[in-house]
Amino acid sequence: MIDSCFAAKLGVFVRLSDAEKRALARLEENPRPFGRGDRIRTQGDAAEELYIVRSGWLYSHFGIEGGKRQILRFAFPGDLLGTSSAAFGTATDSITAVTDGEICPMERGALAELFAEHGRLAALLFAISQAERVSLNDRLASVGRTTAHARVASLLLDLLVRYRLMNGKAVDSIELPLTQEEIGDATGLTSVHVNRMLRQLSDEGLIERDGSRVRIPDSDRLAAAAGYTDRFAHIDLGWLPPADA
Amino acid sequence: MIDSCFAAKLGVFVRLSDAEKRALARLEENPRPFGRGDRIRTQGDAAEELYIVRSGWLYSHFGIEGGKRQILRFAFPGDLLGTSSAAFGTATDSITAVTDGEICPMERGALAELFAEHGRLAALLFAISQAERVSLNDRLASVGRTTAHARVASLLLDLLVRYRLMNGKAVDSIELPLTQEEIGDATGLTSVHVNRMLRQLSDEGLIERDGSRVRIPDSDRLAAAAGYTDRFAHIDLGWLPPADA
DNA sequence: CGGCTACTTGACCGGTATCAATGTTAGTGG
DNA sequence: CCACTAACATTGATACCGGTCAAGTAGCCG
Repeated sequence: MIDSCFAAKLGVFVRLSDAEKRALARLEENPRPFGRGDRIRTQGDAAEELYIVRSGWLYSHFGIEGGKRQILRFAFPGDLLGTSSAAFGTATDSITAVTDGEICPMERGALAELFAEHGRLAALLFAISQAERVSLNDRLASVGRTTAHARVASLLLDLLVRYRLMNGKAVDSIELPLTQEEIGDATGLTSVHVNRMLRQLSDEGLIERDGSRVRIPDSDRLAAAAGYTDRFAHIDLGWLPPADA
Repeated sequence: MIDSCFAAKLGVFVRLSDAEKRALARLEENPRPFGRGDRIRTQGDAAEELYIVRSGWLYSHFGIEGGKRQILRFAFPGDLLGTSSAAFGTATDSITAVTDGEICPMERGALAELFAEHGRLAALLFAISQAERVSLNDRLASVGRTTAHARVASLLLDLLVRYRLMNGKAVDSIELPLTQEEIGDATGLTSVHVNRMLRQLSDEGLIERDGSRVRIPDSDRLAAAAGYTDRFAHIDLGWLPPADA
């Protein structure tokens, strides 16, 4: 049996039963490779499937009139992607690959089975989606009410924190295969101004850049500058129902 | 049996079984009145409960350093509120009442029971939370990448659309018991600039104001000006598992 | 009537977008 | 190894949107 990336991620939060692991593994039976820059799906397409990221790095985004676009969320291995398909038959967002990697498409029906048979996993998925909503709330506040300086700092920290979740707390640097324009699309800034902010953060010693690698020597100091809160550090799932046999 | 507001809202999307209706009604056994301006809970409080709105109008918000704050979401009757408690034991956001009304607090354990016993409702709640996430995505793009003019227009339309969802398609005006400062906190603008934008929308004939009542004579034209998409019009839940006995 | 709160309007300023030019790097083919 | 190209990053000059400050107005309620 291929071991499941999704199970690995969920396993960070709860101890999974064998039945649950089997059910999750079934969702990853059809891995599909993708390459840097590939478009997995496009906003407006009929889209009746969700994806589990097995390896690589992607983002979801959508365009708005005037050629501008907003990057909504970056997705790492173990993340569930394209969840808007749970409510819509048409893709509300596009998905693009930042690096090479592999995803597993899953029909919505498979999700239905999971919800019907595994109450605890259903509750867990609901809880995780709430945590992600809180994180999205933070970004809304960041984009709406803080300076460009804090927004860029916030994005870098968020990426580092989420990267650490799956790769160990000790990591203090991260490979950023993003163009400054993409960072701008995520923060609501122009690439030009992103460049100035990166330069400023670097001058202040809050980050160190080496090519596309960014090191954050003191994440607490950067968090203070960004007004950033690490939500994933305080997750509390004590209320979940018991696992089924 | 008191009829359930929550069931009424969910009933818009699916035909509920009797067992499902009973389960939902149990969540609303402890109604509690609130008055305009009341603080239901405050960011940082221990918060192990969620709320169903029975009547009235509230919003969730949180403060950020510098005395500013961001309004995240307005809640109407039938809405589930405080869902961040599904992932955190501490409130990530505050909840404040805009009008008088009634809410029903529910322990997280009650949610666990619901997820364990009613797979279809679990899937439905998941789907609705995804629809709300998409709506939040739209706001992120609106705040990040559009002008003040479009942001205010967008907020007004969103309120109208959601009000229509429960009160009939024909409605073309809405009572807005919000201060301009609150509108600013929702859109990421100052009250002063909100005032300018309302004035401009009014001059352009896109809205008509009469005291705190706002009429939208041509919602399509306003939607075009705002770059607004009505997500709730396209919900597709064909994949849900069957209702249990 | 006085005092509060919210709304309204104007003048000014600063942060960010926009436009434009140049530098840098990776890739390609000779 | 070099010439050439195409992205992308960097930096500067200027314009404009929206914030800030300030003053005045309109309701509302004691």
